[in-house]
Amino acid sequence: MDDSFRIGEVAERSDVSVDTVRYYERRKLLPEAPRTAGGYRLFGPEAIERITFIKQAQDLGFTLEEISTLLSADGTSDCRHVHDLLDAKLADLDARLKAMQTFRRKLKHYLDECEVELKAHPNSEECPVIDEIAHSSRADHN
Amino acid sequence: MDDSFRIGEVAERSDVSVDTVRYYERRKLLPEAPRTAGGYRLFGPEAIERITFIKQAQDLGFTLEEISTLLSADGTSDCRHVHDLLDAKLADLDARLKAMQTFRRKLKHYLDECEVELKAHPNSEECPVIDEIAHSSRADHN
DNA sequence: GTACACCCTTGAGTTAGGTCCAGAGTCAAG
DNA sequence: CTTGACTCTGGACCTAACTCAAGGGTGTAC
Repeated sequence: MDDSFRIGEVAERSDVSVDTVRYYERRKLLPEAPRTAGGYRLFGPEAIERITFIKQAQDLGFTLEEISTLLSADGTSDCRHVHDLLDAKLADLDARLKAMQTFRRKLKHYLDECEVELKAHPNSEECPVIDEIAHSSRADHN
Repeated sequence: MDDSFRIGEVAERSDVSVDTVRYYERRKLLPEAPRTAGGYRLFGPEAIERITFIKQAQDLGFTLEEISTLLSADGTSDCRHVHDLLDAKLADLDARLKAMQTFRRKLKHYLDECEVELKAHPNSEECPVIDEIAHSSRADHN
């Protein structure tokens, strides 16, 4: 209920290590946390949400560098700048989504091949898919 | 028309460096290429397609390690094994796709906020979005 | 008042995925 | 038969994003 946490708790709640939290602070992904008399960092709950956001973005292939510009907009936080960044990120994301769907279809195709083969020769050692992957990128005309 | 290429050409055609090609060979992502009398590697066209496949998978967040098991299945290339690997990768991909779509919505929401603000105060310096991202993860109930 | 978990800083180490370099050989063209 | 572009190997180096270690302070619990 205190609404403020020490680094260990923040780390645990956002599922990263304390080292990572300090690292993010150094990288300016988090604002510098205020300190107790004894020198301990104190974080509010928004720190946890911010770390969660960072981790999400990171899982999707954004670098900390990119996330940093997105989050801080480096003092230049005028709306136009942020808008343009977001716009670029969205286009980026859409391209990735498309690539991903294409790749998904490719993998699915291989999976299906595999199942056919397993039905036909349940104990076969050699898998046709391996070869096909080696010659890949024509999963559709053949 | 010769249907066989030296490393430089393979590299160029698959848009990676020659160092990367050699690195992939060392990592067993490519089979060991046969050599000319003079010791030069010779690759067939399938090498190029294989590298392309690797790069695609990599862009989607797979590690070389994962790609390696997928491609080689380490001698254990029985169909069941390959099938299970593919199955896992597909589930993984689907999870990523979902996360990505969610995140996309989040970014889109911020973008919209930004546009509203720009319409309202075209020359405003402060952007509401920055703060909102800091407090993120409730982009929908507020 | 001391044990023990937790925190501090500085700085070095680690992993993945390359990239670069030196020193030397290959080979097609002129 | 020399030049220039390309290739070889082995090993060092690089960046991103942590992760660990040493040496020392903090704070609460018994």
